Amino acid sequence: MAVTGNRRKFKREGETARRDALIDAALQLMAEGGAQAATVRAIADRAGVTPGLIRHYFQSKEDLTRAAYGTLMDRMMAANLLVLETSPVDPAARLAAFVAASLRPPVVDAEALGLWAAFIHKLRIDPQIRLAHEAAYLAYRDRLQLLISALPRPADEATLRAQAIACNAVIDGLWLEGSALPEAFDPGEIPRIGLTSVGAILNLDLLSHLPKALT
Amino acid sequence: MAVTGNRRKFKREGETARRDALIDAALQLMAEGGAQAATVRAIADRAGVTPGLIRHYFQSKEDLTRAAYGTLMDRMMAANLLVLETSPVDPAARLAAFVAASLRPPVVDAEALGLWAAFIHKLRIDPQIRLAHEAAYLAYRDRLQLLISALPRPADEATLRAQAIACNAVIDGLWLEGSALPEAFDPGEIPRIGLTSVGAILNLDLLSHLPKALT
DNA sequence: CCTGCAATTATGCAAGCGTATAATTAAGTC
DNA sequence: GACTTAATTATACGCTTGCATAATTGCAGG
Repeated sequence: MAVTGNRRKFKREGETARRDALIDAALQLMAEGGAQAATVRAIADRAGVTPGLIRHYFQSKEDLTRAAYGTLMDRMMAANLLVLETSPVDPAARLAAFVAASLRPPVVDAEALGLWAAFIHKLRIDPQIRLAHEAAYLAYRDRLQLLISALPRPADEATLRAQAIACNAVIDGLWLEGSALPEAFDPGEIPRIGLTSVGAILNLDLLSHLPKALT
Repeated sequence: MAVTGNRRKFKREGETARRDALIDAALQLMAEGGAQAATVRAIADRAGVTPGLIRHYFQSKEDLTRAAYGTLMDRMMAANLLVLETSPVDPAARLAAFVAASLRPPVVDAEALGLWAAFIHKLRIDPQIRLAHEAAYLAYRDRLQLLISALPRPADEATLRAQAIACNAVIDGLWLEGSALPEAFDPGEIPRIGLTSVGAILNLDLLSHLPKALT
């Protein structure tokens, strides 16, 4: 008969749903405002839940952070695979599609950059996160190297490695600058320069394979 | 006659000395542990001073942060200029020296990357910091473009711009990866790939101008 | 020497942080 | 429909944060 009405109503969701929601919320907040913005209370709030629940699904906030990074890497990897599945069979066109996809939204995006930056210094501290990062970076580069090695021409292993590193660097650099200062570039300029540069490094024409029209 | 001995001894320093010390401390801490590590107390501690003094020289912590970013940009700019002053006159060799210097420590360095990442998300929030960043980025790129335009060959403005952006991207990308995952590369590999790639983009040989020996 | 002023320290406060723990309640089972 | 159990909320604690303010003290000029 006491006044019990103050307690907030809730619905029971499955464990995976709640974990995903919490991870999503954490990633969003980190993307928007850096690691410092992803407080336990803010995360819970965005996930539509009270702070205590975080500790029910994760041992600590650090644990949630690690899980979030793993999820992020998985998503990026899956997105890359998806691009390859829906891309042409001609090796050069395939490579062009891959490069172009990496230099457009939602990959090139201020929040994506923010998210990446938020994790950077955890790399140096948390061995688990560092391992995940290393694996994801090498996976991307290896995929790039595979695309390069599929081109119709002779190439030894050492050259392939160097070219993959170089192409990856161009892509990363353009991604960085395009995400940090979008208005410093004309529309379509970033992918165009990316294809030109990768083409120059590999000594072939990629621009003609540009998937979609640009200004 | 009261017990007055508890109060800490101190020396009076000039305003600029104290401001510099505080800025240095803030930059160091941000480089090591991200923005969250640069607390008022930690900064004061590293600068050998008590927290209250920060508020004596800066209106707020945010104010100190802005000053720190400005100082950082100034230093990077000065370092670039220094490289150019002590570099050869032959245009290609000059460009090679500039590129190589950007791909070696202390530029390529985990803490430098950490520092950069710590500021990234402030770019989106603080217009003052964003402006400083934009100016520094464009200054670096313009310097690069100037070096490129000095090469003995014809080139129109549009091509120059695109090539400067592309070269800058390679450098940035290699800087990023070399700083984040130093052990993923052989010693000397990063500058070598950088020179090769920039050379490929500009269609000239830069490797032969490599300033110092590498394995 | 001493006097005044600014540089520096010391102290305290309100808010926010992560976390631990206890109280509730939604939802499946018999 | 009572019973049980796990999911969820509520509350509280100790610590840290940025900031304001008051108390000291080094140091230069008379």
